[in-house]
Amino acid sequence: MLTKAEKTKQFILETALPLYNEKGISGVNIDDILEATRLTKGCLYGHFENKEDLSEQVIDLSLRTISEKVKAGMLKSKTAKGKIFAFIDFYKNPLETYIPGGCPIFNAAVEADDNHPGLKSKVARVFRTGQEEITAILQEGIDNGEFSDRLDPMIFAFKMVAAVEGGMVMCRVMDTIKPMHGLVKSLKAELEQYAV
Amino acid sequence: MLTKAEKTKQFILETALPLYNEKGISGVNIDDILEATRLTKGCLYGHFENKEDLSEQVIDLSLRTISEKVKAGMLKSKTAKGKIFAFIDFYKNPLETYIPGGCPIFNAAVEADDNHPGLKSKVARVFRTGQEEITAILQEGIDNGEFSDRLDPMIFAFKMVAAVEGGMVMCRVMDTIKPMHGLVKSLKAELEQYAV
DNA sequence: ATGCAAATATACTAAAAAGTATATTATTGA
DNA sequence: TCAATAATATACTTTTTAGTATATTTGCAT
Repeated sequence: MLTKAEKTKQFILETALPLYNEKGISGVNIDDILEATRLTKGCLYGHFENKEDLSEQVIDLSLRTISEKVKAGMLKSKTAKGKIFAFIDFYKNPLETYIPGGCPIFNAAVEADDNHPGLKSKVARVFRTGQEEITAILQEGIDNGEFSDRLDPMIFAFKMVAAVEGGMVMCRVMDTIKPMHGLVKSLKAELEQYAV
Repeated sequence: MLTKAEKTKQFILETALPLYNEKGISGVNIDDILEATRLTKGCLYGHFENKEDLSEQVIDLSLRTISEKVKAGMLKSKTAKGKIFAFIDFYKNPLETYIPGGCPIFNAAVEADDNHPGLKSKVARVFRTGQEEITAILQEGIDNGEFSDRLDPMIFAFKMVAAVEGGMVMCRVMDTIKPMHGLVKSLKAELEQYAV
């Protein structure tokens, strides 16, 4: 069973999660979190050393949460094609994201880039792992005869992720999901070209 | 001729430009700018009402600057294909961007999304205009026989921009330009499929 | 049940950041 | 070239935000 303190800490992290995703690391302040949680400073600082500590743990949680969610969606399918399509579909609605505020990996990537070296390497690892996993799925698809070996797994994996992530940001800022539908269709069609 | 004050203001904007692109709007503070310009508060506040005013003008400048630069590169080519390739090539090296810190449009998009409605609509306009222009170039290409009419200009325009923008962020965070090379190759090959 | 330690709240201090009043220096047009 | 005025610098105040010391409450093992 979870102790009171553990529950509270978890509650703080989960409440802060969307705030961080929407406002960014340097955009949220402690008072935002206190207001959202209805807790007090004494309590917050009882669970976290300082703001940096809190930020790090929140981002860690958000990277883990979104990664697991995407992966879970993909694992429902048995075929390589099904798994890839599940990935693409995960990004179908940019305006209502699993964690409000867009893709936390991407948001973290943009902000970490020049300012938070520690976070940057974490985000890099998430992207690299993701690329490896998707590449592996595509390669399996080639190996088991789902796809032609004219498909370059690494290149398609990168193109697909880059496109949906970029597309998500563009759609969010333009306040429309329509271009994303075209993109999803196009990426699926592109992969279908290699179906044997 | 530019008056002293106009020159100083321009100097402030241009000096602040990369700072904003690297640290983000809520990441830069006035002192950063004072240090970079070697000017003082009295001077800065003589040219800008407050931080928000400064931020807005800096972002305006960065959106204008990058848009013009991309467009200029495209206009060097006569053919539709040449123009599109020029666009793609503009993003070839994600680690050394025209304005240090990545693509300012995209950076602004991510940060503006949930926090700065005014900026958000500006960025949206830039994206929309860009999409329209690229779509128009592709349509011309179809009309003048460069491309097959199986090419969907709007969808390809979105896919291309989304991919290079997303790819740029991913490459920057992973500290490698290699995946971008594959992406550039793939996007060009995709367009070539429609060449007649 | 109860006393003690853990958890949380209150009320403060410290630091950082924005912004301003006023003095000084530089530019420019007569 | 020299006032007038614009531009810039200095030294301050205000506001915002992070962080802490201490008091109070609560959960829980005995």
